Amino acid sequence: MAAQTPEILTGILHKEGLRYTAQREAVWDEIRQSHEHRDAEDIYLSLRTKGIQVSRATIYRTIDVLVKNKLVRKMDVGDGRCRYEPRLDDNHHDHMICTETGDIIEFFNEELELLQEKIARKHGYTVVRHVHQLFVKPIK
Amino acid sequence: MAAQTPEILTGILHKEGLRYTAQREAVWDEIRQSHEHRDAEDIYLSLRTKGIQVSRATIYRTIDVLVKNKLVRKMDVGDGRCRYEPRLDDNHHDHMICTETGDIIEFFNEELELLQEKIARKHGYTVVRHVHQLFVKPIK
DNA sequence: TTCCCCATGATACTCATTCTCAACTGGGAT
DNA sequence: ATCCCAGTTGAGAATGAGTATCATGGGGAA
Repeated sequence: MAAQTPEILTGILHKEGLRYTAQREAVWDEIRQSHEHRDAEDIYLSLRTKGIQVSRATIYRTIDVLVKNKLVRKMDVGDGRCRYEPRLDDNHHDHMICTETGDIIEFFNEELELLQEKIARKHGYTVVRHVHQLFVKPIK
Repeated sequence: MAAQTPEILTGILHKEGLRYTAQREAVWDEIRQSHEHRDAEDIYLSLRTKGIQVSRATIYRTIDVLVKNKLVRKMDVGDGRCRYEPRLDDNHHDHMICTETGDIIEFFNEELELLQEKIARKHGYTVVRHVHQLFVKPIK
């Protein structure tokens, strides 16, 4: 799997008619190597700490391309900063956010997915994408 | 029902130790009389068109109180502006947003609600609140 | 009616994200 | 390998929703 990842990015850039650059590679590598849900600033600082200089503008621009091509998932938690996570294996899931610790737990439920589509169809629509976040607290 | 609404606001303001003012009344009336999902600027302009002068700051401040007391529901669609809707009858529902027209359709599904709680419990949590938005497109 | 303190409005500010534009560079053509 | 130029980058300005500040204004208890 480590062997094929570079081609994933080059393939997408080619498909989009974009150039392969060190910055785009660096941003994708940075996001890919972490499974956390980080915001743009976290990614910027992490790269900078490693001695890799990529501007904030480029990080945002690159993320847009990655999100559009489903290499990265963007989530808006509602606190003013979007979080990003790699989406290589493409196992869809939603998020549970602990209101006490801020922890983000991933979950997936097939029944839930089917139910959403069923509801949309009842209104004459089909689901393109969805946002589903459960703000939860631990059971004592 | 029209007769009891004024007392709802005064009761809440009293409970919160806040004063009853013409501006707070105007903001609540403005939100209450519409069933649309409007942003703060819409509300501000609508009031102004009617010749009622309330500052943006006061609108935001008043909405905070109304949201806290469940008279108004706040929803973040992810486009940078929050939308507000009255919540008088308190019938909980989620939203379906048409990606082609921007229309917002409300829906409620008991099964969905139960399923969410079931999922949270499986992870040792209980749901405090949730955000659930279906971005949909019409079936041709 | 007085007076104190809360509420308001105008405006400055915040902060994530986007835009601008001059300088730089990937990569096809020669 | 070298040229060349359209696409790309970086630094900083701009944007825009929402918040903070603070002098002025007005509820409402006594």
